Amino acid sequence: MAVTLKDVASEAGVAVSTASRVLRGDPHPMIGAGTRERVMEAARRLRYRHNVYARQLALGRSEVVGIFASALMEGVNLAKFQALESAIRARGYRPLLGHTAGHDELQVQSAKEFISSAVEGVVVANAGRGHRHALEVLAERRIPIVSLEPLEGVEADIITVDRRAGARLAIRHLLDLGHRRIAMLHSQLDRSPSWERYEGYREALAEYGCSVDPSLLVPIVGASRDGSYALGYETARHLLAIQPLPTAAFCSNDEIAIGAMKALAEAGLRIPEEMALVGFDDIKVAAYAPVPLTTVAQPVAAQAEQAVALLFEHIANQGPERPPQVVQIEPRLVVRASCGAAAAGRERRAEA
Amino acid sequence: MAVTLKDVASEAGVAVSTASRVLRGDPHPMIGAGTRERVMEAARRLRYRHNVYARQLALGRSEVVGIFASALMEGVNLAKFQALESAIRARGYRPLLGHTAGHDELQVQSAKEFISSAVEGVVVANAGRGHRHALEVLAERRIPIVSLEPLEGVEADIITVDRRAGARLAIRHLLDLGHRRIAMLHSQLDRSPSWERYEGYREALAEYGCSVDPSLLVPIVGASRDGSYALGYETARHLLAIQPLPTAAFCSNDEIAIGAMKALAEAGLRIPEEMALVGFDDIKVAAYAPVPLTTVAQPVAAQAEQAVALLFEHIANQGPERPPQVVQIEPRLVVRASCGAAAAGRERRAEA
DNA sequence: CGTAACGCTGCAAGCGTTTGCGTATTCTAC
DNA sequence: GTAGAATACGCAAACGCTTGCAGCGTTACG
Repeated sequence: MAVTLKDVASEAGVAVSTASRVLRGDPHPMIGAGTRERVMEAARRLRYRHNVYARQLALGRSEVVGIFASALMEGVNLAKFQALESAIRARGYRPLLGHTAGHDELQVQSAKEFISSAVEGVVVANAGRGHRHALEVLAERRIPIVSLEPLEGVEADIITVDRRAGARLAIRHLLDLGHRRIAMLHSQLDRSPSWERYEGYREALAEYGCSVDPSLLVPIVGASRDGSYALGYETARHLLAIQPLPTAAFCSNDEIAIGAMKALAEAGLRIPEEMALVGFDDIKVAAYAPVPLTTVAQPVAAQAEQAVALLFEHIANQGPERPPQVVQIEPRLVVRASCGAAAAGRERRAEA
Repeated sequence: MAVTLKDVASEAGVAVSTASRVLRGDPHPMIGAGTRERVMEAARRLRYRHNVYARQLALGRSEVVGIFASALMEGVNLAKFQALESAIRARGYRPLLGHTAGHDELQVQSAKEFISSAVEGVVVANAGRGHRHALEVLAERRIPIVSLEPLEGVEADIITVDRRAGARLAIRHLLDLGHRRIAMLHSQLDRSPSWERYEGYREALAEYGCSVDPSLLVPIVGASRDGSYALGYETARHLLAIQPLPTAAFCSNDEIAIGAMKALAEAGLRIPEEMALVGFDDIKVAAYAPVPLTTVAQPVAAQAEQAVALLFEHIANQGPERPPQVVQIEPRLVVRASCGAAAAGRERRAEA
């Protein structure tokens, strides 16, 4: 059995309670400097580490917040997780990862684990399809939730990037370059992130007096675990089948775009001359794609920081119960070569 | 305060102990079917979830194993983590991630958290530079450790891919294609994984009657968080400075290779005609690189499964203390286009 | 009818911490 | 020399759960 407070106390010749107070750094009960030193020394010698379980039990607070993630492998999700992780640690709490790796049936399971671990709050890094039920389980327990993704039917603060604005940036960029037949590779439009991108797409077109041509909407079918390159590759087939061929395509994320890039290259199309491509997310590899990818960057760090800050407000104010907030963070366009705008030289950045 | 066992018990009209036994599924003390049903029903109605903290305290076992990872963002590490995660869950334990995201100073911190959480074992997904001290902290407590990476000076089971064999596969492949001036982009050779790759490189050359030309060894300098594409890009400069130019380069991982690819392309070199490239790891994006990358694939799932199996042997057999085992898993070569071998058609695979 | 055996359930201790409160000691001031 | 205040520390309850053991009611058998 590991070394306990009792061991430290008897080693130092004091009572358990005194040892606890010293080690916790509790200044109030005026412990003598000598005693303090003896306890510290004993703890050091015995290599004492407190036991989280006993601590939580006594404290009534777990100092844990859950991070809900359905697919760390995809796109920027891992970056989001990392940012959340350090924001949480920065506040002295411990993050608890609930990762379902694409297995939707694990989501409720994961929520239950959060409850068993008495998380004081949950932040959703990315939601996945079956999130609704899982998050309800948490909401029922009045566990504060904040999300980095739009969530339907769940009471939670939402801190997302403004996907509409992002899509507008991307599409305007293409329109400015003269493109008019712009395809959109999209996942289910009934899910909010896709829908928002679609709205931005429509709005930007409208600004230029164009309307959406339904034949240019290419659904991404199927779902892949660990990365969607293959999905983009497959979907590009349908893109290529459109007659007459669009001159540009807006992809729902970078992995799709890079997957599509391969299919287009195999079909002999030159990028950007014969087909321009825009992605979404700005994942690390985007700059190293076959043709460096122009894409909409998510300000992941800012997003995570704001989300965690909001969550801790909730955790602190047990009382007031203010209505859920929605914050939209402005994304920016990162211009690389895949649209033909900045064919040479360093990347250019267009602010939102 | 959340609903406790006591609540369930009084709701069902039984004692706490009875409720506990029913909920735990303890068959021994022959609880009547009626009682059992009443307790279950009460628990369901109250949405009871046990409290892990109280449970661990009473049980004396945490049913948690730690996963030590220094850089999830890099290469196959995330895939390893995922594989470990599900192998651990499959055994009814909970994984606890200790992630240091490249901040070496967090590693000891992370080890201490493992101890506070009373992990019953630790598996090292990837080690990072300062691992030694951190792992000693665990070893001191006799916490069983298994590692997916070679570890120096720490008592642990090691389940790695055979990097020497992998390097031999890669270099032989290049030699077979006629290359003789083969550069190697390597990180510090004093670290075991790099060294093993170097050994394989040397051995394969020797098999063909060649010896290592030191001018072809290109060190990768600097360390980047989140992905090493940029590192590969920078390092390729030094590769290009070698006179006469090598005809092929063996990169220590896929991200380096893909980063280098960009630099080579910018320098106007054609791949594979003017410079062949081989990577290591077979990350998802390797197939979608500018030139699909020939690389040595790590059998991540098998590795994780074996590691976890071994760890649980340790956890079960508290007694015998058998000497640390070392298992080397054979990697395989995935041939794509970057060496010119399979310029067209589907990927070919060469078994080890 | 007595008693043993068995089936079912509750009592209570204990896991490692925290913390309110009580107590013993010392000091100050008169 | 003593009241009173500080000062320094220990006692013990509580957190939610598990589990060995005791207790009770019932049945079966001698």
